[in-house]
Amino acid sequence: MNKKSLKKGKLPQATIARLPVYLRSLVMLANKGEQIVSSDILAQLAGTNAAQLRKDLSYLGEFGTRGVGYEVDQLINEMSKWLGLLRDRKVIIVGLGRLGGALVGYQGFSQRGFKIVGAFDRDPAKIGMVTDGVLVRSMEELEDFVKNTPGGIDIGIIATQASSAQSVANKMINAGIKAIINFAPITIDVPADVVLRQVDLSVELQILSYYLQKE
Amino acid sequence: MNKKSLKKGKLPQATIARLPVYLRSLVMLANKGEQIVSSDILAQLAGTNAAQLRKDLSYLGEFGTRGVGYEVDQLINEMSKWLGLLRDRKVIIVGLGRLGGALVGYQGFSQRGFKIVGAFDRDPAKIGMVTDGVLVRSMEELEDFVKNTPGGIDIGIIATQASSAQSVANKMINAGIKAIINFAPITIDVPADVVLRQVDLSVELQILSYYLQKE
DNA sequence: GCATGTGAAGCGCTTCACAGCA
DNA sequence: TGCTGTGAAGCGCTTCACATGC
Repeated sequence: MNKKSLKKGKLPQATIARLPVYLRSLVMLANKGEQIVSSDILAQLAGTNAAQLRKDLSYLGEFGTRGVGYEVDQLINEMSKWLGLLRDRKVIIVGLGRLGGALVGYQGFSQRGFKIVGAFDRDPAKIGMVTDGVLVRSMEELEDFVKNTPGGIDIGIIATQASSAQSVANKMINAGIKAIINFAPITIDVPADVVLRQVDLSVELQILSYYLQKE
Repeated sequence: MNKKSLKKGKLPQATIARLPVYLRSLVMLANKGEQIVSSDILAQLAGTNAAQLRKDLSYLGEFGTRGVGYEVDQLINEMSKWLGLLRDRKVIIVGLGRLGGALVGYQGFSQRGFKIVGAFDRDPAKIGMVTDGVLVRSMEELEDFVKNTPGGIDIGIIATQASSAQSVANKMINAGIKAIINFAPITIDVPADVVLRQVDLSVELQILSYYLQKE
């Protein structure tokens, strides 16, 4: 058996980013009643190639049957384990503009176990309102809310303007949050023990724009 | 002078993905009135390191002054040129759920020259409505709309459910659109001459989840 | 002196090609 | 025979370290 799987060592970053895509494809197969899948088929569903998929899976362990393929349920289970998805994750969001508002109600989050348990905004007009079952609180309440939530808050979503993003991140970090996703169009700094993902929607369009003019 | 810049050859993919982030930082500096910036400062603002930045810039040409730094305005100009941002881009969006609705009004798009000129949905209750100055049309109108828009449509945004995403993409491609960004949580296929970017918000949270359990 | 520009080295990821096994 | 699992080769990107030039 594979040494790396025994040691539960770190996976390559590129592999980590693909696991959720594999998982998404596997859940789709399971919903269709498929029980077995080959690396060829799964790779196609996930938008990659069979060699890549098999190499990725080899970091997790040995789950396939040669000449046959992989059990869909088993792969779902293993990947969920590796991704830490066997339990729900508690999430808060700051900034209830239109993007933030859409994210609070986004079905894709709750379906996959990401529960938005708190929402915060600095606009007094929004504070006290309830959207999608979540009460909007003031920024001053953030730290206490995080500290008083049993088990803590796993992930903080920043959906504010660029000018507020860094100070919001600082508040989250002070409150003890260790994972942040930032939708504001600015680069924010976090300490080494905090994981950060930046998602700038305009950046995605600009990348497309580059490729458009190359033709 | 650099041969690659003369030939306007292709840039490394990783560099392309960073250019919009540099540009964002440079525009911020320009707004603050800064005229000169060093690779050290700009790299920090963009969340990378000076060597990386200088290497990236070297693919575009030679713009710096040794011992001094780079002219902010000149870099903005060069990067805009390389990213094809010297003219506005016409964009359509399909799917006016909460995420789609938020994207139609997203200031970050229009500010950066991405103009949403058409919106489409299959829900009769939404067709005919106007959001953010954009009329919502039926799916049947999509192809004619794209073909009758002078200069064509540059980019199509898919913000539908996963189950509709591939057929929406096919409609866009048939209408002649060459760049697509897909927010639906499913992998879609496009021909080789169409550029595609997949943005799955749940995938981002799942990646964070992986890192959370590693501590 | 100081910051840029860049070959060269280093590193991580992807792809290949085939051994291993049902 | 057919598909997995994996060393090894190949490739692209990052980092280094220093020559270059204001």
